[in-house]
Amino acid sequence: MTDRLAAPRGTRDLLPDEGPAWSRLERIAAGLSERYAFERIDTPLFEPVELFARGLGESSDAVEKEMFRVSGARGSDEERAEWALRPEPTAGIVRAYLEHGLQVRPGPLRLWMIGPMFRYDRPQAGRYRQFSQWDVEVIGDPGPMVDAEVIELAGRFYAEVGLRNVVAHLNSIGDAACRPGYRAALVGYFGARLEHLTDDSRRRLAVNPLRVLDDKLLEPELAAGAPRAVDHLCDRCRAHFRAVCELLDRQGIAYAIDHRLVRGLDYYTRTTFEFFVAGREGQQQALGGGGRYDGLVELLGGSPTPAIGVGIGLDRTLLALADQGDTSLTTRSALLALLGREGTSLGARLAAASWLRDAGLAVRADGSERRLGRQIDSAARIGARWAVILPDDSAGEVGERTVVVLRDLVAGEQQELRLADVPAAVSGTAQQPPRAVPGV
RNA sequence: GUGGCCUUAGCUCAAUCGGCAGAGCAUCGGAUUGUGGCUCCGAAGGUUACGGGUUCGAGACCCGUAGGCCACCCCA
Repeated sequence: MTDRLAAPRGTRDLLPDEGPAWSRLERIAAGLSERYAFERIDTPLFEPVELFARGLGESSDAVEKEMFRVSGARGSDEERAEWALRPEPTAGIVRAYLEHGLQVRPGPLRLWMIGPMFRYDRPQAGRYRQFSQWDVEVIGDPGPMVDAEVIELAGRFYAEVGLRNVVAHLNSIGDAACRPGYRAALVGYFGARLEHLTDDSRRRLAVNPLRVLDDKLLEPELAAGAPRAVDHLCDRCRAHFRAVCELLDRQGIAYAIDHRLVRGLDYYTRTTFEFFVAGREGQQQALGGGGRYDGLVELLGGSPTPAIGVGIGLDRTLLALADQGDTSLTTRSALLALLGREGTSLGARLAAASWLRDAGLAVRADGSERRLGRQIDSAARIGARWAVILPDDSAGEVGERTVVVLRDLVAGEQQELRLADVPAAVSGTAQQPPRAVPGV
């Protein structure tokens, strides 16, 4: 319990009991990424501060107060280097896109990534300084279909992991042509009602008026009367937004237009969206979100290139699943314990285990000299579904034809058969449910 | 950055008025010349978060720090 050797504040250890759920989540994300024809990319966990400052915007919370800075070795030229752990994936991906000339690849580039993000926040339920995100980005596709496609992809992920009550919020915040007019309308509206705004919002009104709508302390009637982004869209943005909505309708994907959804990062244009889970008691209900960022590539030094992306918070997905009592994510493949008698050499045990593993089984071999009863006891308690009991060495060299005892640790029945017949005998069986351990 | 609650064994918690730091669960071993999770016996496990103060004596009272949980802002 000493605090000297504890995980840093806001970080967590993923303990063995949580491993299967995380693996399953990552497998689903990777599988969907491939089915939607995304290609994997991985970028560094830290980048120059300037990349995030320019990309996300100086006035974004992520840059203004949540940047997790890192430096080089003491005494090195880089000691004071301006690096930061990535708070989000998009800026780094766009940087890599430009650095490696990926724009010459044919067609819109479809990329996916999974990994940790870092924000220097005060931790609380569902919010950590290091959290994990699955992210997809499409660079170079201006059309509305891809907007609908990534929203569908995120929705399909939640469905596939078994999460219910997920709702999508949708908005369009315009582009370089119509945003200035909308900003002016907001400045006019809120500027005439300054006495109703928080200090924070007054500051935002000067720097980034859209984010006044983000203010959770904004009086509801004031928010309801505020100019709506969709009423200020230029013709092209309005047509794009309408097309996205129609495509979602046609796919039967439910969403709610949310006029206050402007997102916390400055690079978004046109389509923005977030996913929430209903019924969660705590306040951290945002499961994921994203939007179109048609100006970011140019902002970071490339030629004008439309793009869109979505980030899915895996920690919060798991929390939401736990909230709804879901345990299906924790199932494991059936474990087989390989046991020996007193006269069974370690060599025979290892050889048999190796043979069974080659056959695709998950095998835990017992190398102890304990009594057989104790080995069975132990195998059952670590959750093994099956036990294979080897004969002692007087039966000769262990091989496929060696006759072993296969014991079903759930049913308590056993049979004798050749080692070669074990894989077929246990195929298709489920792992036994883990024994409830109080307090773990 | 702000606020509330909290911190005793791996986990959940006791410890009367300030008087020998304990239990249950979990772990390991034994009872068991060889087939079970039960039972019984035993072992191991502690800087009572850390630092200071009051006191003959502090897990308990006081001060400070750190950490945890939750909430605000914002977000995943």
